[in-house]
Amino acid sequence: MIDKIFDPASFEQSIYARWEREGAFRPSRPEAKPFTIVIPPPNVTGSLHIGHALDNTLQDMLIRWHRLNGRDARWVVGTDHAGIATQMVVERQLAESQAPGRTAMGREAFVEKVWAWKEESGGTITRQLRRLGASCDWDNERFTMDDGFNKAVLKVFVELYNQKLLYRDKRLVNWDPKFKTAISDLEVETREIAGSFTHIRYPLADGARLDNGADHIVVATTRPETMLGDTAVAVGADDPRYASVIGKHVLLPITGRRIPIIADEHADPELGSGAVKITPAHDFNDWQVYERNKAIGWINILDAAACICAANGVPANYVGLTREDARKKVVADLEALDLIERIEQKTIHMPYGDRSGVVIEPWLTDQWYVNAAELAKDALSAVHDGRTQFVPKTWEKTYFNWMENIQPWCVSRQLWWGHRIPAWYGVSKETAELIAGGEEDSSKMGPLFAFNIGHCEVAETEEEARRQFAQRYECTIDEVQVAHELPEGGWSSRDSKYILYRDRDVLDTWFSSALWPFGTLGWPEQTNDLARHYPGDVLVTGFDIIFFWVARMMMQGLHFMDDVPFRTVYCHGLVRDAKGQKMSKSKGNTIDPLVLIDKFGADALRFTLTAMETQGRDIKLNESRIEGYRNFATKLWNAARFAQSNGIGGSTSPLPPAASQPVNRWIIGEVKQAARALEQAIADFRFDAYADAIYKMVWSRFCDWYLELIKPLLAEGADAAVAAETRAVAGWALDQILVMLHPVMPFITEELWSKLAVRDDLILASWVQTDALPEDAAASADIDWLIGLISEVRSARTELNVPPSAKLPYAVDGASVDTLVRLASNAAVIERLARILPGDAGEGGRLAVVHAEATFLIPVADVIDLAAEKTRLDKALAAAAKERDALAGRLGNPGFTEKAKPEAVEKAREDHAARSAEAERLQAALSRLG
RNA sequence: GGGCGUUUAGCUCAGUGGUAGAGCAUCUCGUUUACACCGAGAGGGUCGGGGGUUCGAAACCCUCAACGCCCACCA
Repeated sequence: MIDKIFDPASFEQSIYARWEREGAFRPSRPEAKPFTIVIPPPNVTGSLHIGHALDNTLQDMLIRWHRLNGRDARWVVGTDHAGIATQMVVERQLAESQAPGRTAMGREAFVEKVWAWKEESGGTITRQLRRLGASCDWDNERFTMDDGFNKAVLKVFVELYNQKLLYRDKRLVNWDPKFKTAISDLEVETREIAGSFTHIRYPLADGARLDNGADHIVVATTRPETMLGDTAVAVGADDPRYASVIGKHVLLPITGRRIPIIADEHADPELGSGAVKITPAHDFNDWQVYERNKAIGWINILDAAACICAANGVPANYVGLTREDARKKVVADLEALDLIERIEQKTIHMPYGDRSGVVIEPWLTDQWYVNAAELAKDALSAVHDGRTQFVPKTWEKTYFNWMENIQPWCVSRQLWWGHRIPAWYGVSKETAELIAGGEEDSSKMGPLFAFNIGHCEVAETEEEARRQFAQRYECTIDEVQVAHELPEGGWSSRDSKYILYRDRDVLDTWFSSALWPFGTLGWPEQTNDLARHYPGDVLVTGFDIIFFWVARMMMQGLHFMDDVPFRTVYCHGLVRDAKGQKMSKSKGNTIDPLVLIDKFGADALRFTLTAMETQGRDIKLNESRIEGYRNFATKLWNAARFAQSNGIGGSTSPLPPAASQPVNRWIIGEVKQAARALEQAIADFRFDAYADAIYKMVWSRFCDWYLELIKPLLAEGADAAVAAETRAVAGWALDQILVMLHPVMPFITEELWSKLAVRDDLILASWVQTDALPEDAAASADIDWLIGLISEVRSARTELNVPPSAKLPYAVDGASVDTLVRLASNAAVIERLARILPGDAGEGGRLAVVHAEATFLIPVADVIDLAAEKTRLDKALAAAAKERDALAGRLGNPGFTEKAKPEAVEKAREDHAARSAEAERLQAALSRLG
């Protein structure tokens, strides 16, 4: 029996456990067409936030729908190691517990610590996904740092390297001084801040003067401290103000260095003074200037923490200052020298690390880069020619725009948690000793191999790296050893000749995430899973990671699998709070999906997110909406209880029972129409339309009308054959509803399904046999008429304040034979729902209800307010007349009758006739009132 | 600076050429045996402004405005 009270918490978790135990998430369907989704892997140590809830609800809905439709549906699941985020968390924990920090404990111990944390907290988010009802293929759960993934990552790295699509380069990177690692362009966010713009006078050297007599050049900067690293001043080649000093020098204040005045296109005569200071090592533009004018050289004045380091011309009392302190000191010193022209306050743009929140420093380092522009070519054409489609399509523009301007992708990170880069640098034994002794100046490390700069061997294994090195430098493998640190007491003369050091860096997390669609399926092994489930059908994700993830999966998938990773990319919006604010921990406006699940049930949350997912819009989530859909679930629950208490159980066939009664034939047609609408919604990825259609089917059709209309048929004394037919059809229709609702509300539907009959789980049942369902236009017309009549009578009664309980007689005027038949055959229902029954309507004050061609006259002498009835009829008449006249106007317009579609003209004629007749009958009723 | 999106009932949103819709909220009535997490009914919108195309525009085009997002090295 179905419990009297609907309490989702009482069955959700046990149903989920049953599904999982029985292997329902991945039934064996070797003959069926696969349907594949790979989950966007959540951070392994993270917990479920509302964005996950949305993303995974949509995926689960698609998976469940296709599973019901017989597909070999597979939702590939796993978690991401989330390099920088996870390392950050563990470092913070160490700090909080007063434990030795990362550097103090050393790389190996620290990485062990992170693995321990992963083991400890790694199950949280997958448990939470289960609470949501996500029907993932848990038996094949993956992790972006498991052994298989590691193999895939190494292979990809080595192959790209051998194909010259991945290389090491010295150039400016976005350097995060807090985490002391390089980050990619995408991890930098530009913020507008209140800053100052300092105009500095650089004195001309050797007594030179500008044409206007000035003995200095004014340059402006938002970062005065970088002047310590200036190596030139650039001016426009054709700028008359400076033509005479090009090739001469300025004396760089504070440092005492002489730096040249050069002509370069970067200087824009229209801007500021037209002269610009050049700091190649700390500014992306200035590095370009250096590339064009190598003679100026570059000077690095910052260390990894963005503090001033010893460098040519940097006074000793600057060394060790933070960049902020150095800025103050530079300005103060320049003031003292009277070299500040002015300081302007203005809004400036500054780059910040999206994780660290500190100002990003352009810094000159050696890093690994992927030639993204090359890989982007196919990834662009695959979307252009439709092999992969974005939904909504508007995101394709975003994708194109980024891909067409893509920059080299910096993939190395100076972190410890991640896939270590498979590159080994060879040095001589002597150099190795120097390195071990702390030497950092590569120029002292021997001519052949300079640490971290010279040639390296890229290979999947250490052995292979040794072999490659030995071959290249014509020595034996034994002469090449791999070292992690200097052996106790140094190397003896009998040891190897060369030492290989593995690159200390790890790969960007997104480098491995990019392999997710094929790495999870066993690649580089050519597994059956890979053949069967690549490419996937749909990727469901937030638009905010199109660049980070989608684009990179496209590139790697096409390059290594020679096919797109998925056919469709569905991009949903952000979930915001009820006021439309972005949720964030600092604002304190986050909504915990687990709290909502506890309060309203997972189904209600899922239905809400589905219903609110309209394409191309963010979701403003309001708790009242969830409550409303919890009420919807309650409504269904009670309807099922009513069914059960009336002997209605599960159906025995996916095809509907034979039905003679119009109401039964009608509901079968309604099921068909609802199923059609749902199928269309899935085809269009219109999640809101899906929710809307099933909501209406359940509440507005099945509960509001069907159940009410069949009550008389099931009542005591009713025809037994009709009652039996009705029970069968009702049971069938309820089953179809459970099937149709299951993708969105899996728990309540499964619970009711099993309580209505003993049978296999709903999760593996079959979708509605839409095409085989009959539609009966006559039955639909009958029921539409009936519903219309009841509604009209109810409306009139309420407007005139007729007590709802009063049963009143009616007389009918102008009714056709068909109508008289309908009245007779639906007498019981009309009496019950409209609370009127045939009788003598007398001659006195009568309420007139116009419906179709008939006017129903209901005596309400005791209660009727004649003035109110007149008002009501006047209003109805005005509405009918207005429409009648509008239609007449249209029909009288030759432009319409000649140019509009014939169906539209025909419909206008029909409507005009109907409205005219209605108006006449209303007029007659008014006259009758006197 | 470039690009994209949004603007429809009090709120949240559907509606892409043919008589303005839903849910929630509001108001009225209701102990008719599934459900008050309910039932019945009602009120509420010159579809952001202006112009154009069309027989007909919330929808298509132009323009303006407001709000939001993304990208971008103006020192």
